[in-house]
Amino acid sequence: MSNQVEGGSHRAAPVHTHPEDVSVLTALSALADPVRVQLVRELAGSPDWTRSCGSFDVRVGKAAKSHHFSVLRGAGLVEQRDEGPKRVNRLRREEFDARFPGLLDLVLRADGTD
Amino acid sequence: MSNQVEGGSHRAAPVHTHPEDVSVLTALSALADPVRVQLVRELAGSPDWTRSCGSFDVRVGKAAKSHHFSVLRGAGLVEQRDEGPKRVNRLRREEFDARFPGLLDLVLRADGTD
DNA sequence: CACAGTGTTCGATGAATATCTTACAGTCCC
DNA sequence: GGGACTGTAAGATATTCATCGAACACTGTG
Repeated sequence: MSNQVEGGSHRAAPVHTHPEDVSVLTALSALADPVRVQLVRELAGSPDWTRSCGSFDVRVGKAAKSHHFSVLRGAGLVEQRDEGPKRVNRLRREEFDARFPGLLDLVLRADGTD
Repeated sequence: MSNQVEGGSHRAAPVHTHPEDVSVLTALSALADPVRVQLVRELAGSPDWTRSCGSFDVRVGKAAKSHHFSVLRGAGLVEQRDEGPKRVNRLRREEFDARFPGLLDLVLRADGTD
């Protein structure tokens, strides 16, 4: 039982950075990695809060995956929330697009090259 | 004298890549560097073919500068032409913007953060 | 031709960072 | 509480890459 009580979570909440506080350089660096681009693309194709970190099909270990999500959070690209034992994700489309117009679209538009 | 004859150049012409043939990842990686961003911005503020490589005020040696220009060429961001002993530059605004709409504007918009 | 100016190439070095393995900390269910 | 599952943290390794110094190539000029 115990349907998530208010004071019951002994778990460190993920640290987020709002896109507003992200530099262009940080944003570009975050998106200049094949694994992270794949994560963002896959995430963009799923409804919010439906994908746990482990549900992404990338060929790196879970430690590396965790690191990449940390980078994405720090770039204001992803928001995370703890849901039971899993950590579910959401792509911050609106907010990120407001800060960097067109950038996300550019990455999501999976054109041929690369 | 000898006003640049056609067959007179014994110099290796710079290798260019058209923005069409550039992957998103390459483009983002090229722009995810403070020195290169500075070069691009400075170049954007000058008329085409007016700036030689050495005329840019970045605090790295000329070897590093040469390397950065090579990366910018490879990303389809810069076009170069030999003019006497100097190599003059041009920002490929139109072409690059056609391939990656909005990306260049994003970088040139020198907003506060960073 | 010698020389100064400009830019590239090469080798080495150092800093970031992507990755793995292992260990640990929560959460849920039996 | 024990155990399966999910994710993070720490330490080690490897690779990428930005940078420098020195050597080299080409240009134009005295």
